Amino acid sequence: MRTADPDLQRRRLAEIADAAARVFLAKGFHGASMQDVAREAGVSMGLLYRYYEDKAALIAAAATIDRAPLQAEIAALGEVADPVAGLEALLVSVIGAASEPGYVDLVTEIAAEACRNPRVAAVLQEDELELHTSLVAALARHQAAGRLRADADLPSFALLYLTLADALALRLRFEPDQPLAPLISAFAPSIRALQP
Amino acid sequence: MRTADPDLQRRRLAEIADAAARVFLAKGFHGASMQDVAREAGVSMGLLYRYYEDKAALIAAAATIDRAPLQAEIAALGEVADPVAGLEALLVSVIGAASEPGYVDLVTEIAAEACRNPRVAAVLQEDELELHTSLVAALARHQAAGRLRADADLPSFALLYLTLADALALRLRFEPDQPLAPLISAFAPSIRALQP
Amino acid sequence: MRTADPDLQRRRLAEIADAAARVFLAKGFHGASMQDVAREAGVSMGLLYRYYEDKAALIAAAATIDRAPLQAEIAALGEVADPVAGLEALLVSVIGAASEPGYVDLVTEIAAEACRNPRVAAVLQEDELELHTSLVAALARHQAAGRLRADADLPSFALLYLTLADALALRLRFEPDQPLAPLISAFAPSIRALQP
Amino acid sequence: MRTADPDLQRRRLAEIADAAARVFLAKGFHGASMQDVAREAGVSMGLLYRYYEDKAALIAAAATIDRAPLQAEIAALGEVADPVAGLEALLVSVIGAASEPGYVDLVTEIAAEACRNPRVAAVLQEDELELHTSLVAALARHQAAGRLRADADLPSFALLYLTLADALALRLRFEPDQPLAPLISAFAPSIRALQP
DNA sequence: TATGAATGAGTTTTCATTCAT
DNA sequence: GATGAATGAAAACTCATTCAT
Repeated sequence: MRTADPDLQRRRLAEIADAAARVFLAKGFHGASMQDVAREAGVSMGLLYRYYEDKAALIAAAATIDRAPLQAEIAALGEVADPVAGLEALLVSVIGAASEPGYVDLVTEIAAEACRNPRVAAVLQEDELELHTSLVAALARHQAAGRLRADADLPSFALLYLTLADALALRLRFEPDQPLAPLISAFAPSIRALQP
Repeated sequence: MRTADPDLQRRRLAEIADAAARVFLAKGFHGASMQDVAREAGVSMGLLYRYYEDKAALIAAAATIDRAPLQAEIAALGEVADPVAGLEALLVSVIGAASEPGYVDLVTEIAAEACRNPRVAAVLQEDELELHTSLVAALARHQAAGRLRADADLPSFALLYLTLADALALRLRFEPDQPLAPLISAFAPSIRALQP
Repeated sequence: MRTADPDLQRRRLAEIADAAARVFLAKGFHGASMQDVAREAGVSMGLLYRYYEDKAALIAAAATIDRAPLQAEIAALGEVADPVAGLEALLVSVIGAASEPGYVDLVTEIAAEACRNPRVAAVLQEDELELHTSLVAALARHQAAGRLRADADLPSFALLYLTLADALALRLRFEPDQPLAPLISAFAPSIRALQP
Repeated sequence: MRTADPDLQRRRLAEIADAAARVFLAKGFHGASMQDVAREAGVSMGLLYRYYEDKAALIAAAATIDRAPLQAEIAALGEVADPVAGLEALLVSVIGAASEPGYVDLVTEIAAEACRNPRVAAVLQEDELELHTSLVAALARHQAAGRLRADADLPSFALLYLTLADALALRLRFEPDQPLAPLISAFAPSIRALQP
C-alpha cells in the first residue's frame, strides 16, 4: 500500500515555491499566471493547487526569500575585531548581494504586494525582524566587549542600517553609474558615532 | 464646426491622470481596471483611450506624483538659519507627508512597476532627480555661506538623505509603533558631519 | 454621439434570458456553462456578464418562466358558468401545458435550485404567489355569486390545487402511460366539496 | 494470501453510498465533489472508484433513499380500524417526515437529476413504485373487508395521494408558516369518497 | 469630440478520473 | 485491496482594447 510521503511533500512544496519565485521575479506577482508557475515547476495545475491553496499562498511562499547568506554575514559581524569597519564592509556586501539581477525587483514587488496583502506583509515583517534581531545581537556582543558605546541605541541603529541597505540597493538599480563609496562615506558618521 | 481646443485637451489629460492616480492609489496598478479609471474620471472608455494610448501610458502619467509641496519644503530649507536643524526637521516632515494613507503604497507600487516598465522607470528617475537637484541647490546655498563644510559631498549626501526618507516611510508603514525620533537620532551624526 | 439605448438593453436582457432558459432546459443549471449560454445567445462572454452579473443572476432570470398563458386560463375560470367543471377542465389543461417537453424539467430544476439558492427561491415563490392570487380571485367571484360554498377555504383549496397540478405533471413525465382521467376523478370530490 | 471477501464488499458499498447521501444532502449532487464523498466515507479516491465506476453510479446509489420507516407506516395503515382516519393521519406523518431538514431538498434534487439521468430516473421510479404498491395493498385489505367502496380505483387514488404528499412537503419547505390542517381538510373529501 | 456596446483571450480555480506503488 | 499523487480539461469570470454610431 502506498503511504503518504512527507519527504516528497516537502520537496514538492520547495520545488514549486522556487519555480514560483523564478517566475514572479521575471514577470511580477500579477504579471505571472498560475499556468506560468505550473509550467516552470513542471507540474500540472491540479498539483499546483494541491500544494498551494491559492495564488496568494504561493506569493506568500515565494516572498520568503532565502536570506541565509545575508544572515551568515550579519552573524559573522559579531566575530569581527573592528565593528565599525565591519559595518561599513557589510553595507557594501549587502548592497552588492542585493544588486544581483532580480533580487531588488523581487523585494520591491514583495513590498508593493505587502501594502495590499496582509499575508505577504506578515512574511515580510518576519523576515525583516529576523535580520534585525541578528544584527542587534551581533552589535550587542561588541557593545558588551566595550567596542561600542554603552549608551548606543542598537535597535534603532540596526533598523536604520537595514532600511538604508535595502533602499540603496533599489536606488542603485535605477542609477547604476552612481558609485557606492561616497554614499557609504556620507553614512559613515552615523556608524562611527557608535564608537566609545 | 468644431476646432481642436488645446486647452480642453490639456485639461482632460490632467483630469484623467488625476482620476487614474486616485484609483491606482486605492487598488494598485494591476488591481484597477480601465473601467474603474473611466468611471472615476467621468468619461467613456472611448475617450479614455483617445487621451491615453493604453494602460501603460496611463500608469506612466499617474506615476508622476505631485511633489510640489515637498519641493517647496526643500526649497525653504535653503532659507533656513541652521541647515543641520533644518535637515532634521525636514526628515520628520518628509516622512510625515509620506505617511499619509496610500502615498507610500503608491510610491512602492511605482517602484515595483519601474523595475519592469522602463517608461515608469524614466518618470520615477526624473521625479527623484528633481528633488535631488532641489536639495543639492538648497544645501549648496548654505555651503556657499559657510554654514556647511566646503568639502562636503552634497550630491552624495542628498541622495543618501532622500533615499532614507522614502525607505523609512515605508518601514514605518509596516511598523507604525516604531517611534521616529530614535531613528533620526541615529542618522543625526551623518547630518552633523556636514557642519564646518 | 452615441447615446445609451434602453430599448437595446431590454431586448438584450430578454434575448439572453431566453437563450439561457433554452440551454438550462437542455443541460440543467449546473450542466450548462456560461459559454453555452453565450453561444446560444450569440453574444460574447464579456457581453453576457455585462448584462448579468453572474451565473446566479442568469439562473434567477431564466427561472422566471413565462406563465402568462396559464394566468390567462386561470383568469378565464372566473368567467365560466360552472366553476366545478371549470376546475376539472383547468386541471387537465394545466397538466397538459406543463407536459410540453422540457417545461416540467425546468420547473423541477428550479425547485431543486431554490432549495439551495435563496435568489431562485424568491423568484419561485413570487411566481407561485401570482398564480395562487389569480386562482383565489377567480374562485372568489364564484363564491360571491353563490356558486361556491360561502364557508369554503378558497386559499387553502387553491394552494392544494396548484400544488397538485405541478406534482402530477412531474409524475406523468416519468409515467407517461398513466391515464390522467382516473387521477382527476380521484381528486374530483375535493373540488365538488366546494359546491354549495 | 487474500481472498475476495464479498461481505466486506457489500459493507463498503453501503458505507460509501451512505456517506455520499450525507454529502449530497448537504451540498447537492453537483455541489459535492468526489473528494468530499471520499473524505466523508473515510476512503481514498482510488477505493471510491473501485466501488463505484463514476459519479453517476454514486448518485444513482445515493438516490435510493431509505424509505423503510415510511414503508412501515404505510403497511401499518392496513391494520388500522378506520382507513379514512388512517389516511388523514398518515398524510400528516408523511409530510412531517419529509420535512426533516434536507430530505425534501434531496428528493427534489433527485427528481431534477432524474429528468436528465435515466439511471436516476429508474431508481426513482422503482422507489415510488414500491411505496405505491404498499399503499395499494394496505387499502385493498380494507376494501376486501368492506371498509372502502368496492368500486374505488385504489391505484389511482394511491398515486394521487403519494404525489400530493411529496408535493406538499416541498411547498411547505418554502412556506413554513402555512398551516397543514386546512390543506388536509381541503383534500379530505377525496379521501372520504373512498368510504362505502 | 464623445459614447458605450462589444469582443475574446486570458485569469484563477475546481474536479472527475487514473495509475504507479 | 488500498493509497494518494498526479492529470488536464473545463468552469466562472475579468479586462484591455476596439469601433460603429
